[in-house]
Amino acid sequence: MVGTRKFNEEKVLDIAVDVFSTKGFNATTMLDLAKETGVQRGSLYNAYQNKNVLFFKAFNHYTDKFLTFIEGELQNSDAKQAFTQLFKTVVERLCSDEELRGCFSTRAIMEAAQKCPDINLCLTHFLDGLEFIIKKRLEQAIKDKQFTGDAQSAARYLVSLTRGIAVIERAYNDKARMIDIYQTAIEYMPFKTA
Amino acid sequence: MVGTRKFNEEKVLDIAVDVFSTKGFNATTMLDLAKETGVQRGSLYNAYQNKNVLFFKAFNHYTDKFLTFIEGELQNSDAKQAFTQLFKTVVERLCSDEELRGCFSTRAIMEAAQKCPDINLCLTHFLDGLEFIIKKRLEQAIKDKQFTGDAQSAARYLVSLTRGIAVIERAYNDKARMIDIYQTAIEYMPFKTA
DNA sequence: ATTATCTTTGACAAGTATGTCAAAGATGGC
DNA sequence: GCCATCTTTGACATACTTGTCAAAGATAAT
Repeated sequence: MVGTRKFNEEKVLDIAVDVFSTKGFNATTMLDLAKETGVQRGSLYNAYQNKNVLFFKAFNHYTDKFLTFIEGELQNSDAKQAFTQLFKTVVERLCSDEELRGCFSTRAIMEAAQKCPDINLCLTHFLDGLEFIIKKRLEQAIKDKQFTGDAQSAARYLVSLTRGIAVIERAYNDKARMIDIYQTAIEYMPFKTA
Repeated sequence: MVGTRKFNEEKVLDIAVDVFSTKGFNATTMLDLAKETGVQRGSLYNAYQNKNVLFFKAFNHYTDKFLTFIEGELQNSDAKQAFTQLFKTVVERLCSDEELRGCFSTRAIMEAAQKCPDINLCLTHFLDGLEFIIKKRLEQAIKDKQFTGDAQSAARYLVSLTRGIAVIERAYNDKARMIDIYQTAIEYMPFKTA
């Protein structure tokens, strides 16, 4: 490379996630992103072609980290406890955010998906990844005689549950309600405690 | 009244719901609404003060009708069948829409809620209404020995489930997946068939 | 029929967003 | 050190959106 990029892309994408999270996809302008990242608007247009592409990169950057995090939360050897732990920390994360930005991917799905097939694709790609991680853990649980039923269906169901809780967070911003919901859901599920 | 309004408010609100549903809250401009309704932009500003208020009225108009519809779907005397029927028709409704607009209230929650306390209030009001209807039906089911557990928690859980399915619809637009999710969820629930 | 009162209409000003571009600025490779 | 090549910068033109307002239009009430 000859004319090398000055700004730190990693940092810019992190900040972009922040801005998109705070304002939402549509309400975020290139000017907002330029202001917050400190990178001139022209440079952003040069590096990425437009808001869609920038969002696309920022989103992938974010979800890669998130999926790794999720996988870690499911380590507990008791399946029921593992999933309880998962929801517990996810709710904790959502509610500990002082700026009340909500679940980035869910907001993105609801707002940006229609606009651009590429964006929709990376959104579903993320959900597929989430489903895969959950399914793997459920298959382990079945092997361990800690769960009965279809891992695939249960995984899809759990992914949907996470999305539902994300919506409830937006509407009510009520941690107790969110906890009640996932506890109820897990109670209903055919887990078997050792 | 002396200088009477020319346009049919009922019609305008119906069309407004359509436009907001199609484009999303942020992406919808007053000009869009003027074009689609045939009412001049100035008249809309005169009748409602701004987009927020117009949205507010359109949303209430929509949800009033929707809640009535939901109540009807829960009439089946077998509780499990009643809720299956509910989800079945809701999914049917979502997927039969050729313009793929998705669940109006969920999209609205994710997009518009933060912007205006009034809007957030009418959104939660709608979810509260939904919860109430579901809870009533569950209490009946408990009386009928068709369900065990806490009606309140189960109702909140089911409301969340509807939101989750709405998100899945946006992401995948896959009816079979949505059906699988609600069937799995209902299978897990402590219903007792007669 | 007149009036008082609200609605409609079209135009206006101010602000915001987008995308592009030419000139200036860096820097890796030679 | 020089060049080729990409990046940065600030400006520009275009387009869109908002909210407001004065003038014109319509009509219920008297």
